[in-house]
Amino acid sequence: MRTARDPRAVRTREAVRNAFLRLLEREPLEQISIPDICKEAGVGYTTFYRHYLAKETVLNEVAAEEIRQLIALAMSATLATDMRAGAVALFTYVDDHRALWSALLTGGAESAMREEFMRLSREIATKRAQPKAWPPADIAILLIASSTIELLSWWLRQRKPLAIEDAAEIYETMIVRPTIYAKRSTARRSRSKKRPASQ
Amino acid sequence: MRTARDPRAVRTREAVRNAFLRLLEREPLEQISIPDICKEAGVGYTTFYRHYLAKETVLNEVAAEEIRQLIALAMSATLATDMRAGAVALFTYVDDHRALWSALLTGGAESAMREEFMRLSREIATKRAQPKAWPPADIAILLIASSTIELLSWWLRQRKPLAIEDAAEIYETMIVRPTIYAKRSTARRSRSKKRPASQ
Amino acid sequence: MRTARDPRAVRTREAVRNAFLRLLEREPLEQISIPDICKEAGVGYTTFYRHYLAKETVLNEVAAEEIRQLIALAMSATLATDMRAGAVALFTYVDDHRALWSALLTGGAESAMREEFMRLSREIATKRAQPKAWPPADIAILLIASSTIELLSWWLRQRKPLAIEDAAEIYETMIVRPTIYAKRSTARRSRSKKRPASQ
Amino acid sequence: MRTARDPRAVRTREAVRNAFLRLLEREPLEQISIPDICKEAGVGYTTFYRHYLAKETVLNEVAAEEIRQLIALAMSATLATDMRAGAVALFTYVDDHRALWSALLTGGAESAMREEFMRLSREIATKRAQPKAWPPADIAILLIASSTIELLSWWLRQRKPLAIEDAAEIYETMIVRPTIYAKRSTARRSRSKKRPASQ
DNA sequence: CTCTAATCGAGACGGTACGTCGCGTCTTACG
DNA sequence: CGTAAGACGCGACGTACCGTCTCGATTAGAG
Repeated sequence: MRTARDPRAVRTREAVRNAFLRLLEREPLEQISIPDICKEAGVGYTTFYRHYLAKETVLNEVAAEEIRQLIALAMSATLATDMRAGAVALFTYVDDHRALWSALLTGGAESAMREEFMRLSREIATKRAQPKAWPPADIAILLIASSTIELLSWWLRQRKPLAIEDAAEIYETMIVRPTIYAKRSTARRSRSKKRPASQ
Repeated sequence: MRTARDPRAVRTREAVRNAFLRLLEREPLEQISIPDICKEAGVGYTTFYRHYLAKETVLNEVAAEEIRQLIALAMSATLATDMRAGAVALFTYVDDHRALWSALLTGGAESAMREEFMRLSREIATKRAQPKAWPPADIAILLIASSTIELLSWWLRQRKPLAIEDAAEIYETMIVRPTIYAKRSTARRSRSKKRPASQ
Repeated sequence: MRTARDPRAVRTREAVRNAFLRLLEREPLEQISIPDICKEAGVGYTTFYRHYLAKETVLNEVAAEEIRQLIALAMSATLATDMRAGAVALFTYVDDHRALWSALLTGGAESAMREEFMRLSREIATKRAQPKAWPPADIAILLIASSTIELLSWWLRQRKPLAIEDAAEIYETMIVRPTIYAKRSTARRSRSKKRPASQ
Repeated sequence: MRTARDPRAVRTREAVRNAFLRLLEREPLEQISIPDICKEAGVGYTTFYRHYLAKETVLNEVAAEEIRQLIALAMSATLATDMRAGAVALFTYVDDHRALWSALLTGGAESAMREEFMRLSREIATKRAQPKAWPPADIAILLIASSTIELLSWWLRQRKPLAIEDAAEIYETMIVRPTIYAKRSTARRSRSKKRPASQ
């Protein structure tokens, strides 16, 4: 008898996830206690631990798939020949899941989401890293990932949100394009390996 | 007799700040408890509260001035005609305070620092906002601020850190320049259908 | 279809009782949890409750008949004309069920057993109480019962146990005889002042 | 600054002890939870643990000295030439502390008290054991100790308690004297070491 | 030999107690 | 009188067991 299929367990997990998202809209992650979640979900305190290890686990369960989707879209927006189309696809996706992403990014979980997003990005990126690229691949990814979250978070926070096309344009011109087309300036030549310049 | 001038008080505050920074190098902010700080500082538990409201207050006292400096340098790097020189100045400054900034950014306080940095940036920026700019001034600032922190944090985390000039070059080409020179693409004409006129 | 006759149910009850006794040899009653019993018995948690109300119920089921036997023997040892023969019969009986009685008295259930033993003794004794006896019948019974348990428990705990006859001798001379032959000392005349006439 | 001397701590310990005794009059030890004690004492839950390791610790703190006194009196009643005077002293002492001993013995702590009493008795007795005595010294002590508790407990439970002299008489004639004057019956001679007689 | 009803295991569930930790406030004693 | 030590109430932590319950899967024995 699988936990995942017992209708009671399914109901409980659902209730917990929803309660958690509701609370996230109101207060930051660190201030949400497990008793809070249980009260909100109408679920016993112990029951929580039967299903999740910690509140972060709930967040993961809610967000993992979403984040993966987002990363996939961000990557294709970055690597595709038609960046604009990719960017539009990205923002369209988030717009379609606006309620969830609002809770995740404008509520109290932004920094947790950022960290998870960046962790996953890095993971995926290391697989296709080209060692000698300039700028170094890892920082490029960090910057894109960080900026993506920042832009999305800003976009979702707006009372009168920008049109998808406008957001996509910002995304393309300020985040994707500069990263992709960054080239080593011709002026700099010799590289010191050990930072002799500092101090 | 002012608390600020009593030599004992001064000594205590100093001990607390140093202990706090030492702990920050080892574990993330949330895992540092006030008892931890007191033990590390060799100071009584109550004494902490005589001088600080919470551990965040200590962080602020340590970091506030540093952050303000950093923002000033980042702004002049952004607004100056010679971006490269500004960028070099910025990284030179951080390099000169490397121990402190390492504790702040590569230790467990990165997200707190990011938030404070962005809060202050936003504050300063709203004063000189030009309403109809494209891209909107606020998101430009958020992106610069966020990316600045990200790049610095990455730079400080490197085992063999990049030379200041190289870091500055990344900063200029990937962060500052794209923001400053971003222009509305002439292609954009028709507005989106679903959420027609934003702003 | 009676629960008591279904072979599965019979098997389960048996497994539970045996597991319980095995655990009793290792740890005191209070430290044995129902999950423990179920694991030891290889029986599902719910199944336990299908058959018993609580772990005490299991103990009762195991011990009730034994205790009743013991009381009967103790009574006849006390009331018979040949005390010694009665005492020998008592210890012989316990020796014949040594494994069980060891678990009950030298394991963690001694105080539960004592209480049950005394409860039953009292019950039986009230039926044949002679109100004005000296010493009062109830305390005589309590003392015999308590001492009986104590002596048995001690006897079973010995590494090299005393021979049955020796144990019986102790029983007779130190427990039974003094109780039976206790008489009000003739010297007692005047009553105490503060709590004058009891009874 | 000693915990023992801080008036707040002293007050708290006192409150806890009293609450504990009050509860003991109403329900057995195992059913008293630490939250119960704290509510009864008007003391925070955590505070309990600042002073005691467990509820048993409280019982010990209350009872240890009393039990030691009792043992001393019981021993002198047993060993003195004038047993009767010793017995009277014993019951007088308990009568003088009737409230406390009632809580300890007629409340829910009887079996805990019995165990502690017997543990301490045994400890003291092993120091002056004569190996070859008959009856064996250890069982003699166990029987006296157990019976002492039983008699006291019975005495305190009576609605109209027996006069001290009467209780003392029972104590002497039924408990002390039989133990002291128990002699090996002349009939028994040869001793088997390994209980060949069993089974 | 089949079918139907019980018993079985597994474990979800809401509670409550456990003992620990950190919080922020408050007494207290000492220098 | 200022400072250190720590008592105190509070509430979260994660774990354990309680007793009840729901749920499929055997499995026994009646037809």
